[in-house]
Amino acid sequence: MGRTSNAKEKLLEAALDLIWERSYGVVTIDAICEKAGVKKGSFYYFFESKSALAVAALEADWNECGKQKWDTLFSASVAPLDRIRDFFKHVYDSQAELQKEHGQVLGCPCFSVGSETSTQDETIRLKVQEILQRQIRYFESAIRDAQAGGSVPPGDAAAKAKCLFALFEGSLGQARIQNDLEFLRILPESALGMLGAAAAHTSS
Amino acid sequence: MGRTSNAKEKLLEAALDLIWERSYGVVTIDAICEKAGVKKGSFYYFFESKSALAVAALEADWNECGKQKWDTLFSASVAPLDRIRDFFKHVYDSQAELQKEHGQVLGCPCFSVGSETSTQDETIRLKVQEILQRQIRYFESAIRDAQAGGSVPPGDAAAKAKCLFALFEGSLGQARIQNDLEFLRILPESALGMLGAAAAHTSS
DNA sequence: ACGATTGTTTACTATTTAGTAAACTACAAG
DNA sequence: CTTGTAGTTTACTAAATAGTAAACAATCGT
Repeated sequence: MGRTSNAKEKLLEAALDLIWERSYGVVTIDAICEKAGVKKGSFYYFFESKSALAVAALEADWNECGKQKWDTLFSASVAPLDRIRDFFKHVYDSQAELQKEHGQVLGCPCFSVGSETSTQDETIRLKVQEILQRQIRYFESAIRDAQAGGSVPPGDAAAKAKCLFALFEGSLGQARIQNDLEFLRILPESALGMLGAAAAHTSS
Repeated sequence: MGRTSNAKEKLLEAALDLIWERSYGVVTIDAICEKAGVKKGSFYYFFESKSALAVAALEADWNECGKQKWDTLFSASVAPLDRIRDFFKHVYDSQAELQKEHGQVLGCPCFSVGSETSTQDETIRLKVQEILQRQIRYFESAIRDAQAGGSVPPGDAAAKAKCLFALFEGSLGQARIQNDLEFLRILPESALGMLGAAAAHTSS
């Protein structure tokens, strides 16, 4: 009942785009409103602050894009090491796309925002932590499956997953700073090498 | 000739401290001046912008702290794999110190600032790129020495160094976001594991 | 079609911030 | 001890920004 609107969704998308391309700190509420084509009064009707918007934007992005992607790429119907390889290939491809569009490798918005705001904004920090933790679990599960199948040596899968994730996010960060996809191109083989993967040539 | 001053140095130090603890975007020139105990007029006497100060601060930090540390830890008089292990242990220790002081793991200022500003400020991006490149060379050289001594399998040392560096910076980023040293604690062994290091037990 | 409700717009205030100009001060060298 | 130079301080402007209040507009359910 009452008036209908997609302003909230437009704000969520505009915010994520701007923050991803620039940074959390440098993006103003006015800029988000302008990009979304929404007046500031409406912004404050839906969100109480930039921080609250960012939290909502990160969560919305996971729910509407991220989750499906990870579910597909880490499908149990794919061999465990192929999941990891395919995932990193996908990362390379999407970052290449972004570089074409924006003239810049953009990296991972979640990690970037998290690193930028973690000492300043606890609600963002917690949301980022939550989303990153979800992602690490996909790695962990694939590693465990690989261990069960003998393609990765045994040992603490949770630790290996954290490690792999650090390699992943570190590579994305480097790629952003250097604006160079090279760090991501070598990621599939580096990742499998890091896991001590046996016979790392299923599909190629 | 003329009046003497250490205001410039005080500004450089205050800037790095604030940016490290918070972020580049959120730190204002006024805040830097206040922390340094220097008036804004003096700031603009020495620097033309926050960006210029940040570039100078990163370079000064490398010249006055960073370089000596890396030179010592990567001394050729230490076995190559021990250099890497000792370096990561040192990283853990210093981040633990920072956490005690600030209540927060702070990670690497250079990488954080780089990731935050790379799409916005080319001069900072280039300076960060330069400093990170210097650091990667220490890894590369240690890896090459390890390969020559047979403690790391042969293969593109530059690529391995990049990879190791991504693992390193990714771990620091995670540690900052989660405010958890665990990511750094496992780094020495993870790093050697990643390199496929043989007999990874020289000192412990 | 009407009224409660949901969302929009405008116009505003108060604050923070970058940046400047010019008077002022300390000091080193001659 | 005096003079030029290097550095400092103050007080200011202009712009950007967050946040608010209240009038206004659309539309859903009845």
